[in-house]
Amino acid sequence: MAVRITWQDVYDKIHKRILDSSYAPGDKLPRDEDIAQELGCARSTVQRAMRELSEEGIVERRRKGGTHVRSYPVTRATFDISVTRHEVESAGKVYSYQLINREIAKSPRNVMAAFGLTAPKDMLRIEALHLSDRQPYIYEDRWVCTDTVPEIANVDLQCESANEWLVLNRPYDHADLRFYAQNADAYHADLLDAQLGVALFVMERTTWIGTAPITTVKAVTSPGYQLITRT
Amino acid sequence: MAVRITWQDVYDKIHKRILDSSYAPGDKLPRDEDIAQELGCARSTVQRAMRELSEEGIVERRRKGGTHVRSYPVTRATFDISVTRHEVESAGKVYSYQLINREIAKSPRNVMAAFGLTAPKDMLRIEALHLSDRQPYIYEDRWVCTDTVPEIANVDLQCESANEWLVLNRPYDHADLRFYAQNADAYHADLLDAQLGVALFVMERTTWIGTAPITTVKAVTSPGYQLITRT
DNA sequence: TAGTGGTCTAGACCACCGG
DNA sequence: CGGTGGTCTAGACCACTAT
Repeated sequence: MAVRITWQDVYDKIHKRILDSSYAPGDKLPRDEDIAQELGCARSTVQRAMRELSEEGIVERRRKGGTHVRSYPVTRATFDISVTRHEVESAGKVYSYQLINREIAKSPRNVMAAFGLTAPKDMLRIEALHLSDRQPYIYEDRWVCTDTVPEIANVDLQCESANEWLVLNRPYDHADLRFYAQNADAYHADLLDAQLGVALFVMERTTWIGTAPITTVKAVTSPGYQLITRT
Repeated sequence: MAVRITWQDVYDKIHKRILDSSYAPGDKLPRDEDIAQELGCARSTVQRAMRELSEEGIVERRRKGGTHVRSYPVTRATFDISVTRHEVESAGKVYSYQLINREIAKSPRNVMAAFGLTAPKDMLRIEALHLSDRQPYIYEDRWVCTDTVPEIANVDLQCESANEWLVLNRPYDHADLRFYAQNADAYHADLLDAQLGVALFVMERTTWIGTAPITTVKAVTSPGYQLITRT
C-alpha cells in the first residue's frame, strides 16, 4: 500500500517549490484538488498544509481566485510577552519586585489616548520596579481602569505585582502593543540605575475586555534590553 | 433540523468561559469528544477551535494530558516586516531610496556572530537610506553572504534596493529578529538628520536558507519610529 | 497501557468572488 | 454563475504521554 501522506509532507513539498523558485512571487498555484491528486492524498490534507502557508504569510488564498505566492513576501514573526517574573526566572535569574507608588489620579493625556477617552478620569496608577538578580530590569508605569477592575483596590500590591494579579485575574480580549526607543530622563535614569540620556527600549501595552479598557502599561526596560524572536 | 455549529462558535463559547473565569488559569477542560457532544458537533470541529486557542497561547494541549488553560497567560502578538518601500507607501507617503555605500569587506565581529562564523569572511556590504516623503526614514547597514547569493554582484543597487531584490529573488527559510534601542552616534545622526545621542529604535534581521546564511541587516530607524501591533 | 489529542479520508455543502 | 477555497461530518487509526 502507498505511503501515507501527512499535511507536513505537503507543506514541505510546496514550500520547497517556493524556496527554489519553481513558484515565484506572484505565481498561481494549482487548485488544492489537483495538488491532492498529484501527491496522492485527500484535499483536506492539502487544505491543512495551505492554511499553514497562508498563516505564515507565504501564500495568499482567495475563493475562486486560487492560491498565489505573495508578490511581496513579508517576515511574519510572533513573540510572547509573559509575566515579567517568568521572563526573569526563565533566564535563570532571581526575580524581585518593588512597589514605588500607588495612587488614584486623573488620567493624563497619553493614557486617555491609549483608552480612547475624551475626558480625564480617576484611575489607579501603579509604579513598580522589576528586578533581575537585584539589578533594575523593568520600570513599569501602569494605569488601571477601576471601573472595569474595581477589585484591584483591595489587592496588596506590596507582595503581588499588579502585572501578575491582572494577568491571573483579569483575562483580556485583545491588546494594543507599541515598541519604541526613548532617552532616559532623570527619573528613569535614577530608577533603572542608568546614565542620563541613554537609549531605553520601551514597550507599551493596553488591554481590553470587549470594549471595556482594563489597563495600560508603559514598561521602560533597562539599558541593553533586547526583544528577540525567530520565525 | 439543528443549527450547524461552526468551529468559530465552539471557539467563542470556550473563549467566553475562559474570559468569565468559568475556566480559570490552570483548569482542565473537558476532552474534545465531550465538548463535541455537549455542543452537538463533530470532534474535528472542536479540534479546529482548540487548535486556534492553542496557537494563540490561550490553552495548552497535550496528548493524554488533556487541554488546560495556561497557568500564566501570555500576550502572543504577530507582526509583519515587509519591504520598506511598501511600509512607506502604505502609510500614504512617497518612498525614495539612496545607496550610500557598496563594498566588499571582511565581516566584522557582530556580523560573524549573527551568522555563527568563527573567522572573518569577504562579504558584500551595502549601506542605504530609505526615505519617506523625502525625509530620512530608515538607515540600513546590510551584509550579504556572497557565497550563498553570488548573483547580487551583478545587480544595480542604485535603482533597486538590496532589500527589495533579496526579498523577491532570495526566499528564506527562517529569520532571527532583534529589537533594541541605541543612541545616535555622529554617523547615524548625520544620515537620519537627527540630534546626536537621541534614542533610536533598531531592528536587526538575519535570514537563512537551510543552514546557509543569506543576509543580515541592521535597520536604524529615524527618531519617533514605533513598531505597533495588535493581538 | 490506556486515554487523549493529532491526523487522514471521502464526501458533501457552503461562501465568496472573479470572469 | 461557476470555480475555488472553507468547513463539517463520521469514522478510523496513530502518536504521545500521564498514570
